[in-house]
Amino acid sequence: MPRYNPKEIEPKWQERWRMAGAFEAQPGGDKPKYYVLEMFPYPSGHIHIGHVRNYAMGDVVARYKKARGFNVLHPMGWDAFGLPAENAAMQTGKHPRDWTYDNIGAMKEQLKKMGLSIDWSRELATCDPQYYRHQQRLFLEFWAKDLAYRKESDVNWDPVDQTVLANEQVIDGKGWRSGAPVERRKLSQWFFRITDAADDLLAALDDGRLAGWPDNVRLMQRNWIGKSKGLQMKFRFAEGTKPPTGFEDGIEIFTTRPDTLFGASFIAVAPDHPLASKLAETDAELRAFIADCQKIGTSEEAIEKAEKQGYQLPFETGHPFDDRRLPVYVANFVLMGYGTGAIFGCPSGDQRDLEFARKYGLAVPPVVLPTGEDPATFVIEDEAYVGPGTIFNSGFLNGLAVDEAIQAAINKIEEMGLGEGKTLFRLRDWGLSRQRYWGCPIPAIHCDKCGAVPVPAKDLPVLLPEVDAREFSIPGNPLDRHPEWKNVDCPKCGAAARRETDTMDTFVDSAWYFVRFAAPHEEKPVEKDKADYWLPVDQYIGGVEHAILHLLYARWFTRAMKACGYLSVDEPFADLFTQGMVIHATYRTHLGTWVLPENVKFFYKDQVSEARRKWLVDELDRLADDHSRFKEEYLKQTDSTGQYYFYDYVSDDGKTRVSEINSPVVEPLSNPILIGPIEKMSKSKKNVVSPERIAETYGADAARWFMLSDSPPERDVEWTDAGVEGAWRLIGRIWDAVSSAKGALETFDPERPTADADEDLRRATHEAIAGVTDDIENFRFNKAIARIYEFLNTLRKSDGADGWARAEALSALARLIAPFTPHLAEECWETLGGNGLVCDAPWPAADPALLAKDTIVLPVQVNGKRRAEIEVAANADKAAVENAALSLEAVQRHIAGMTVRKTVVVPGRIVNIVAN
RNA sequence: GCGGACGUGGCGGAACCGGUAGACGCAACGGACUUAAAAUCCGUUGGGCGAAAGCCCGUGUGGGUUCGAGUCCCACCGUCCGCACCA
Repeated sequence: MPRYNPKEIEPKWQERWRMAGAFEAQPGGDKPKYYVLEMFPYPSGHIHIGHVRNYAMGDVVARYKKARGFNVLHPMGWDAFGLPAENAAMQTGKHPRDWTYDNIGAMKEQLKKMGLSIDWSRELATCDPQYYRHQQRLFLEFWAKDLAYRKESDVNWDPVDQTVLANEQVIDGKGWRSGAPVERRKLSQWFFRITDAADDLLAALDDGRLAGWPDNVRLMQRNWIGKSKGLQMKFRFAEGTKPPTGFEDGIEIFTTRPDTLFGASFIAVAPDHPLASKLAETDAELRAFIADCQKIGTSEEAIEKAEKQGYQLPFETGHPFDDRRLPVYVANFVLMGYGTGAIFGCPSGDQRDLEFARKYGLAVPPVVLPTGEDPATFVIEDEAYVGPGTIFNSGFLNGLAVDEAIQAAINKIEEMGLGEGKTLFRLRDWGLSRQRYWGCPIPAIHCDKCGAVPVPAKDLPVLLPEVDAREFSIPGNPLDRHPEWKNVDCPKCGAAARRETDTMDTFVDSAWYFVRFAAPHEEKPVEKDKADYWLPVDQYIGGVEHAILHLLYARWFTRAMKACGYLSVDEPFADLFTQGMVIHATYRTHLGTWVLPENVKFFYKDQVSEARRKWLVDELDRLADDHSRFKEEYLKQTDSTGQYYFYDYVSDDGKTRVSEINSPVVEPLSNPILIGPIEKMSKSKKNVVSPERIAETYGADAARWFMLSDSPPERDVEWTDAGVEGAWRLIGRIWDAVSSAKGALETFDPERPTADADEDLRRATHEAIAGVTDDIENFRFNKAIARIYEFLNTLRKSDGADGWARAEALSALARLIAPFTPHLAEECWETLGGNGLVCDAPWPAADPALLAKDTIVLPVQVNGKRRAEIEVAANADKAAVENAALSLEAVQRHIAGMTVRKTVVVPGRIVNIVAN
């Protein structure tokens, strides 16, 4: 019997699928549609094991749904614009386009080797003008509908690289690449008006439209959108106070707690509030204070540690409800970016206000009385009270509950004409301008007379100009210093004008690619009929790291495209699954350099030769001179079984020889290493395994199987060599079982069981079908795999079973493994003599009659402890079960000398006898 | 600080609506095959006592509800994730 050889078998079936066009999707027909999508990859050059896990999950769903009779769409593309290509150009002198397309070519080859059921005829790359021309058209339509607009906004400007940085690219106030201190600049930027949709984006999270999304993602989006209802109002200046010119009207604040207005003891504005800026012009001390505030980083610890600080301004405001006068501060904890950049401070009801009040000796009048507290004795000490209660010390609000008082206060302020109830969102409009070359050009022309003018539709696409690869080593945007491209005539008045040189944020590219997949070759962004047929995506799968931005942008884009008449849905992804990462132990030397896992050798404590042991000890002693901690940690480490002791590695240069266990050591070959924490695989820590190497050794099926076994899909999975080997063993066992039953399906008639068909094996078969089906439906791939193992174990032990029952089992087995190990499944199907391709075969159906059992085994408890088992008829009545249980010898022994008080019989579950 | 998730053998993890805790895999150990090794196959494997039957203990800690708790409730400890001076 030949050994299973994935190196020959896998490419063979990949080619057959391609020839058959097995996965090319056509809209229409009688079958219900099913759109499966995994988040498309960035073409970095290599697929990594995380991709394997992501796409293996999608492929299980796609193949399963196809077998269940759905018309499945399962496409793939490339998120191909972005900064890494420009960085590569800088380092290697290769043009970003060449670099990107080379990577796409390489990764496509690797992906194809995984045997995914992908419709490659729909492949797209976002850097392809055939893709981004439609994106430009969408932009123009959004602009015409005022969904896109231009405004001045503050940006992080890197003065060395001459570019705008995203917040994540600013580290400790410095540019991530140049290290130069980042400046704040006002720049005209393009925005998508996503805040207009904030309410609907929020509402859909809870009204059932996103019922198929994980709770944590919905929660993250809810927090990100951050809706708060409150009151926006003015505090008038107190009599005798002289506010600066232009601010006579008062200070506008926002609050969610207008019920606590009587607890106000100060007003505070942000350091970059216009009022503060105005006063700073003539107040050097204030200038210094503001500069100080801006120095404090925005990092977590900085905020945590930063003390509340304020600078008192030389005037006071009044209070809307009484004749109090409130001091006004510039305070470091007030943010300009939220609300109006000004607050009223209520120390009894807000922890920050309380800390501030304590520091500056301000009053802390309590205004909310917790239920059950005595108003005469209730005081605020170190903690503000933010809970529910009754309002007191508050004039006309006294006696109201918090909710009622909020409304009453808003009504009163509106009556007085000082403000109005208002809803605020944390969400900001989406700034999409990037000062980069390798992105989708924004189709706008700037004219001195006409302002920003849309590029006429007939002139689309605005193609990226050819630039020399050397351009990327020069700071700034190559588009900005490309006169032939940049200088054009105004399409409106014909005067000399300039192209917009910013390109779009790459999140724009990924905000609608799933729509384009529905009609990837149309002359417009999407054909509505096709979009309506395929959308929404029925199952979207990807990393939780995209829980907020990508998913939010895609949700908004879908609404915007609907507004432009391209689609009918407003939510793009009906079901979302966020899968966990692949993690791996890290390894490092005494110098702290990281080492590839494949270069690490493990030595058993008691197997290592004397010579090697001696060498290692000497080496450690030598290292201990400078790295005493290293030696200490090294000697402490063992693996989880406590067996391994010595570790070393072969250097990356390949020059050092691989040492073998017990080989005599002639000279030092390698270095001792430390095993570090198990972390997300990353290039920088070198804790990566190459899917290509795995596929070389074990084949794609083994890699796919292992990635889905053991850990639940939403959780992180640790890559281990032993794990793939286990998967490899399974493949061998299945192949054994199948190849010894060659042609078993040729004479097999599933409709006519033979008279002697083995009941036990049949039951195992149908239980496996029912279980695996249920598990795949519920994204429990690890359990589905466990059931297949169980089934296979039964099958392998069923020597006595007749040919018919075995054929039924094998027929089911080949189809049950098909979503997980598709190549092996095809090979088995063919060997067994199945009809056509297994990827076209229908999913096996479980026969409910076989799942029902005549007799069942029930556990019998005495006082809650299991003492015996009893076999009874499945339909036995309670009294019969009770009597049978009571007559058991083991039960009698345990209730000897006691009185039976009660007997609990849960049909099909358990018997419990209570006695004392 | 706020919000959320989680805590089960040596390890990854099963255990449906409260009903036999540890499915399945890995590792380990014993055995078969082999000149030998690898591969493969068979068996054992939560801890303790015991020759065995069996008994006791056991799901982070302490309490509670229940005939019965890994599962529900309360308090605490710990880990992870998201947001973070959002008024």
